[in-house]
Amino acid sequence: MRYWLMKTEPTTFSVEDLAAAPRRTTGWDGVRNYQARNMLRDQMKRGDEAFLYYSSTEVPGIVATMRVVREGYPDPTAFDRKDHHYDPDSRRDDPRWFMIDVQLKRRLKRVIPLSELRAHAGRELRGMALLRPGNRLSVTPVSEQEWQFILALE
DNA sequence: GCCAACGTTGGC
DNA sequence: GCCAACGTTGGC
Repeated sequence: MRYWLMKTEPTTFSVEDLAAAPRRTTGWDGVRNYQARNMLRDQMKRGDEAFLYYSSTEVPGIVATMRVVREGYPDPTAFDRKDHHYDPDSRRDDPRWFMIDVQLKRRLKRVIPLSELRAHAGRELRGMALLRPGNRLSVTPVSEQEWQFILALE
């Protein structure tokens, strides 16, 4: 079993939206980056857990944990001409973009801010993908040690 | 709103 | 295959 971190902008999709969704589950569609695509398609497995992370907000940070409930499958928004994430180069018989389904496990008792994660970048969270300079990936791996350490901060 | 860090695109 | 231009991300 592996651990991940998935970014969302709360104005686009929030933990409240996820909590209100049927079975507290949502399809994580719209990812249009090859590195992230590869993780969604090939590496994220049923039962893996993921942090829900808020970006582009007053206090960026981790707000919840989620569980992977469906493994990679073609992202239909890429086929939809009217969708913001439409990609004419992705075809149904040769899909380019993939998505997974995630279920809310639980909200954290408090937001763990990015600034607090950074404060541990020199030791426990050294090498954490999220903290690497210039990181922009919307999906990043989290090691088991990082996962446990961050939950202990809670 | 600024801007650094990337990824992508396309001319050559 | 190189690289400049451009678009996007996301912290601050």
